[in-house]
Parts: sequence; C-alpha cells; structure tokens
Amino acid sequence: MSTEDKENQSFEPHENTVKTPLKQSATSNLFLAEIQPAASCHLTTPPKPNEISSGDPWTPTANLKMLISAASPEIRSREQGKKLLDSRSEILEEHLSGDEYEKSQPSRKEKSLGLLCHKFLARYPSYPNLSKNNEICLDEVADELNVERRRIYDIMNVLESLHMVSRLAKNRYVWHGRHNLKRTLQILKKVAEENKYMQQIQLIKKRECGEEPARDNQRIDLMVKRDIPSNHMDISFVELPGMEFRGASVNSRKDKSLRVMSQKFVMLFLISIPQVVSLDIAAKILIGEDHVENLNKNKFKTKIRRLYDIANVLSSLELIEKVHVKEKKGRKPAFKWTGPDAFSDVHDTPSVLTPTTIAPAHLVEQKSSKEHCSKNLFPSRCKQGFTRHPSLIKLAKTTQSDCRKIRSAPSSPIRNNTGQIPSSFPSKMAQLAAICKQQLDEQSREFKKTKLKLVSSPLPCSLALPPESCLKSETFLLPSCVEFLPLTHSSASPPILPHIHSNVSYAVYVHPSQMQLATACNPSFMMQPVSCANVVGIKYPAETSSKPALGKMLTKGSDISLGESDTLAKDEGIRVAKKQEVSKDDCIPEKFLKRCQVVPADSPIKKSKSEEVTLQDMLQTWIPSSYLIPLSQCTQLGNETADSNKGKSEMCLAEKKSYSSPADGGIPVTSDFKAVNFPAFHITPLNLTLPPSSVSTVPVVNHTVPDSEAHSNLMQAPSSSVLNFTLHHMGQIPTIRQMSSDPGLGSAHIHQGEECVSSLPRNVDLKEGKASLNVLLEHGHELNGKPVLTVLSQQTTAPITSRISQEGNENVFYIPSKPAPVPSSSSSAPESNVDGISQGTLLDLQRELDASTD
DNA sequence: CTATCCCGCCAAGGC
DNA sequence: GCCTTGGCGGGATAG
Repeated sequence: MSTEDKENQSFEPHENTVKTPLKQSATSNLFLAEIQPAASCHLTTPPKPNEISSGDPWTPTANLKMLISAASPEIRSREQGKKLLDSRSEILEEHLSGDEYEKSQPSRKEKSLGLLCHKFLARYPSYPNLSKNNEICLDEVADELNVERRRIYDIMNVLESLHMVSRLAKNRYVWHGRHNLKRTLQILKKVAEENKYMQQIQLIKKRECGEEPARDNQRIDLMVKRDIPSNHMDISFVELPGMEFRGASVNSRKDKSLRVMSQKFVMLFLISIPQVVSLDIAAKILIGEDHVENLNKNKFKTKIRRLYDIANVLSSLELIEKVHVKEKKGRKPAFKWTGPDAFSDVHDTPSVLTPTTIAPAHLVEQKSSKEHCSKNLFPSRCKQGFTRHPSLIKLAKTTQSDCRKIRSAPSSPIRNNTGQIPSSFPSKMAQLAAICKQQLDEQSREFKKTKLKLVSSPLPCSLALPPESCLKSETFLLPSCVEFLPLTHSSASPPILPHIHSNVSYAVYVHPSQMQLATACNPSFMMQPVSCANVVGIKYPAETSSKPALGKMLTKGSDISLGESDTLAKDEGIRVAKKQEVSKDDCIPEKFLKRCQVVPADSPIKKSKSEEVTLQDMLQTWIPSSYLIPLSQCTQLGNETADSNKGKSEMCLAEKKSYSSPADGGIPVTSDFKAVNFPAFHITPLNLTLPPSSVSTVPVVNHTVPDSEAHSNLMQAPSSSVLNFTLHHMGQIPTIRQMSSDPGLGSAHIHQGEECVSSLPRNVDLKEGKASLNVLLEHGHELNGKPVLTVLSQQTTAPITSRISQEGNENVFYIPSKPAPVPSSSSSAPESNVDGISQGTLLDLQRELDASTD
C-alpha cells in the first residue's frame, strides 16, 4: 500500500476525509494507519496497544512469536511491521491519556470482516479481464490490508464458495470476480431444490412457530432427517463445472466447512420465498446436516458465529443484506437476498450453464461434470471431501500444467489495475469507496459494451434470442475468452459461430489443429488446406440447399449433437474436396481422440431429416474451433450492421454466456465475451497501414486476447487472418494475383473424391486449388446461390500467393496453393500466413460468385 | 441483556 | 519439522 495506490483512486483527497470531526478523526486516522502503515506518522496509531509492548513482561505466546520471528525472515518482517505499529502505539499512548487512547483505537466495526471484505473487493474488478493475471497473493493482501492472514482465509473461503476465486496454489488464489457468480447461483439453487431445503426450512419454521415451540433442537434434527431424503446429508462442496480441478491438488483440507457452509447458506436464500433467511434457521439446517446428534448450545452458537462471518462477506458482495424478521418472540436477525436471481433449471438456461456452441463430445463431458457435481453433492452418505473425478485426473493435470505455464509467463499483479481505496478512510468512507469502486467497474463495463457496439463488432446473440434477431449479424467471433485463462491457452477454443445467414457467403476459419482434428475424426469430412491460406473447401450437401434453418440453428444450443452432424455427414453426403494427408498419430491430440471415442461416428443419435442439419452444426461438430467469416456485406458493416446489432449485442452482453470448449478435454469452461479491437500489429504481417477507423469497421470481435498478450496467445492468429480476410474482401488491400503451388505445409493436398469438378483449371498445376475452389463454388450454389464456405487456416508463413480464376461457365475458381514455403518457416510466424489469400482475390471471388448465382 | 463477531489458539495435513 | 490453512470458541464490543 503506497502512494501509487492512492493515485489511481478517485478518492484521492482522502486527506480531507480525515478532517472530519475530531472524535471521529481519531478513529479514522487510526483506521487509516492500520491499513496504510506507510502513511504519515502523525496519523498512525497502533491497532493493538495492549499487545507486546516493550516494557511488558513477555508472555509465553509473545516469547514463542519472537522465536518464530527469529526463525523465519518472512514472519520476522511481518512481526516487524507489527512492532512498528506497536511502537507507534506506545508513542501515541505517551501522548494521549488513557481515555483518549482508548478512543483512538479502531473500533470494532472498523475491523469487521465485512469492511475488510469491502476493502478486499475494492482491489479487484467485479469482472476482471480473464486473460490477465488475476492472481491473489494472500500474503500481499494480508499485508496491504494489514490484517492477519486468518481473516483473509475467511473471505477467500466464502468467495471460493461462490467461485469468485479459486485456489491456485499455496498462498495463491485466482480472482474470477463475478463471471461465475450467476452460474454458481444457478447450480446452487438447483442443488438446494434437489436437496429439499425448502421443506427443511418449512419444517423448522413449523416447529418453531407451531404447536411445539419448545422442541429441542435434537428433535427437530431428527424430524428433518426423517422427512428429508437421506442422501442430501453431508453435501460436499459444490463445484462449478469447469472449475473442479483448479488447484485441487492444493486443496488439502477435506472439510472446508466454511466454504460448504457458505454455499448452503446461499442455497437457503435461493430457494426461500421470500428470500429471507433467519440465522437460527440457517444454523439449524446446517447443523442438522452435520450429523450433530449431540447438538448443544455451543454448537449452535458456533454455527451462528460462522454464519455471521459468511453473512458479512456476502453482505460486502451485496448479495444479502441484514434485515430483521418479527416473530412472536420478538425480532430475529435475518438476511435478505439482494443478489441476482438464479434460475434453477440448468437445462433451461443453456446460455448460462450450457455451452451454446459446444461440440457433441463436449456434451458428454459436460454431463460428466454434472455427474461429478452431483456426486459431490450427494456423496452416497459418506462424508466426502473435495474430490476429483477419477476420469478427469489426467485432464486436471494437464490443466494445472497449463496453469503453471501461464503463470510462469511474465505478468504483473493486477493489484493496481483497478486502483485501491486509500486505506486511510473512516469505515464509512472506505465502504463508500468500495461501493463506488464497484459501481465504477460496472460503468466501465458498460462503457466497453458501448464501445464494442460502436466498432460494429456485435457479439453472438444469446441462444435465447430469437434467431431472427441475429440474422443480420455479419460478424463472427474469435475464440471465446475462456474464463480460465490456463484453459484458454491449453485447449482449443469453443467454436463461436455467427448466426448464419443463408444469403451471405461465409468463409470458415479453422485453426490448424482443428483442420487436422476434423479430418482425423471424421474421414468423411475432409478439408483441404490450400496452401498458405489453408483455404479449405467444404462441399455442402446438395440436399441441404434449402436451408431455412441456417438462421435458427443457434436455437438448438446444446442439443447439437454428433448425431446430427453424423447424420449430416452420412445422409447428406458431406464431402470435402481434399483430405489433408496427416498422420493421426502425429497430430491428433489425445483430447480429440477421446472425443472421437466418446462419440463414435456411428452414433445412433439421429435426427429426423425434417430437422435440418445445418452448416453450423457441421462446423461445430467437426471443426469446433472454426469461425465463420461472412463474405458479403462487409462494406456495409460500418453503420448498418452496427446499428442493427447494437441492441442485440447489448443483449448478448447482458447475459454472461458460458461456453464450453469442446476440445479441452471435457473440462467445461466458461467464457465471457469481450470486445477487443484489433491491435495494430495484427495487421503488420501485411505491412498495412490502416487507419484505426478502417479497423474499427471490421466486424470482428476479438476477445480474450488483450493486446499486450496477443503475442502469447494462440488465439491471436485467427484475428489477423480474419482481419486480413475481411480487408481483402473489403478491397482495402490491393489485389495480388499470382499463381502458386504449395507442396509445403507438411501436408500433401491430395485431391480426392472430387466429383464436382466440371472443368479443368487453366493452370493444371493447381489442381489442388481447383478442387478446393470447386467445392467452394458448390457451396455457393447450394446455399441460395451463394458461396458458403471457404475454410481458412493458417499454418504457413509464406506471403500471399493465390489467385482466383474463373473457368468459363463452370465458375470454377481457384485459390491456388502458394509456392513451397521454407520448411522451417512453418512454425516461425503464424501471423504472416494471414496473407494466405491475395488481397483482391476474395473480393473477386465474391463478385464472381455473386454474378454466377444470378 | 442479546446480538455480533474479533481474535487467535491450535490442530490437520501438505511439503 | 515447518508452514499453510481453517475449525473453533472465548470473550469483547455494539446496540
């Protein structure tokens, strides 16, 4: 805590604050001093004057402390800090009379857990940038807030119960903010319902208010146990799917009762109507679940104490607020839920709980997560701790390994990115500061949303939205910002596809790995990377030419299954121009193989033909990390699209969507969309000098990749591809027409199964390109006369060398392969391959295709 | 007086 | 054995 912290706070003039009435100022200053020891000395006062002052005889404890301090430098430094305060205390004591001194002590309130939590929360944004380092070092926090670590643990446990933080390692947590909150609440509510908490509450209320007011707690306990399904007892910590394993290895304690208690407490609110829970009822319910046969007053008292602790934190989170309920006996302390509403049925809220664009295999994994969750919730009567599903241990290790990798990357603490409240505030001011801080965060987020809209980068609309509302969305999304950064890096991203408009041509960006994966997993779906651009032609089945469902496919949400895609592949004859010749063993990640196993190609799940299998389904299934790039109307995007999508994107943003990465090994992850403008350097591979305005019109949402970290994020590559692709299309990049071939890329482009080539290309050397483009053309024909798919990928570093040509009436287009790249270049500069398609090429292609469809 | 909850002891368990 | 973590309850303070 230093001056820099003050500087980035809007509460800078805290000096004035301490000029409050004298009596208050004493405490205030002390309070200030307590959390800001570096502050001017005249304001500082010791928090613990009675402790170990130099003249006092040493108590055994003090002696021990000294010994410990001597042994551990860290502790020593901590103790020195304390001593400093203590010495200040002495000094102050000398100058103040006993009475004054007592008054100078920070009041109990100023040391409350709630206030501490406020201060803690003020340090972090409610909705942090998930791609940044959001680590929390407990030592630092404790130091800066000038509290014992013990108190921080209390806060962390409650926050952890809401998945606002997760344990990363010893002494380290990750701040998630409220990104997970709604989802957590939904899960908790569902668990509460399954757990019949409502009945328990009613039962206890009946006991209290009814004919047996004097029932002893034991009797109630027995009643509850008898009336409530037995399997609810000993609910373990409710994990959030996708977060099960975070730091699991360091979650040594199996009985983190505060976390569990906190969750249960929250559950009570979520299922209560009205959402008011009195402490004693909560305590009784919580005790009841703990098999406390020998329930006694002390147990109850202790429970109440803990509930106060939890309630304080929840109050700081503004999830509950203190109220009093009046009863016969008088008024009882209670709390009212003021947090967001949670819809209990997770199935009904796919946009939140269920990935909207998940691949089929992921559904299976998600189910596993749910099972895992319920396993923890209902651990078959034996007390079960924080356990890991055995089948996912390996994945967890991978994830953690990735976590470590990420953590090892240069990063700085986020401490200052939101500013801190100057600690030198009276409690009310500090609370106000915390609250204002949160509001500012909110405003900041709103501002980002607005900005996002202005750059015409609409987000994918919620599945809950009527598809029509998104039909005009000319945007596509880059990989979603996986909520948990390590996962983001470690796994393929979920496919975030735009709402496909049948009248719009699309290109599909496929991540190189996905290219291989898709072909490996389903041979019937072949893609051909066309050289530098890795343009892959996908033949869309003719049977689906009447695709009314293109726009509504998103409504299927999580129902998208392999079966659909498989049906599509088999029944409707997906064919691909070429199959990339790749050794599966070489390039198929284990995860994906797993997926393939989980969902065999012959999946019996089939959909009736009446139910349209859509292009998007197909993509989601086989190219989970693909992105649709609308080819048409790009030039109109600037205004119309932005306007038409303004509201939609807002709506989309309003709800925190969670998507699961289909390729992350089954660990569902959530994502949060954020608009990030293309950093200028994304364009650099082309050596373009684009005015910001040009970039701003690019209807691209590139989230998760902060500019500063783009270099380390795999997902940034698509950005450049996409951007340049769009720029090509928009004609902002001069056309380069070249013929080339691409023997490189380590993958041979074997032209096979090409049934649709109706004419030979002018340049025989470019059969590969021809095949690919031929398919492309077919796409156009079959989707309302528009070309639909061009699959872009990026694996090369060679410059743009492609060309499109038209082959008479057949409209056979070429995107020839590029010249053989330098073998070693394939891994050097992924962005430079952006140039895969010549600038005017796509534009030309579009024009020609448009013309051909007339 | 009750309500509230700070405080820190001390044990569990990991390294 | 040290350290982190957190259960726990005494007892102080607020109302």
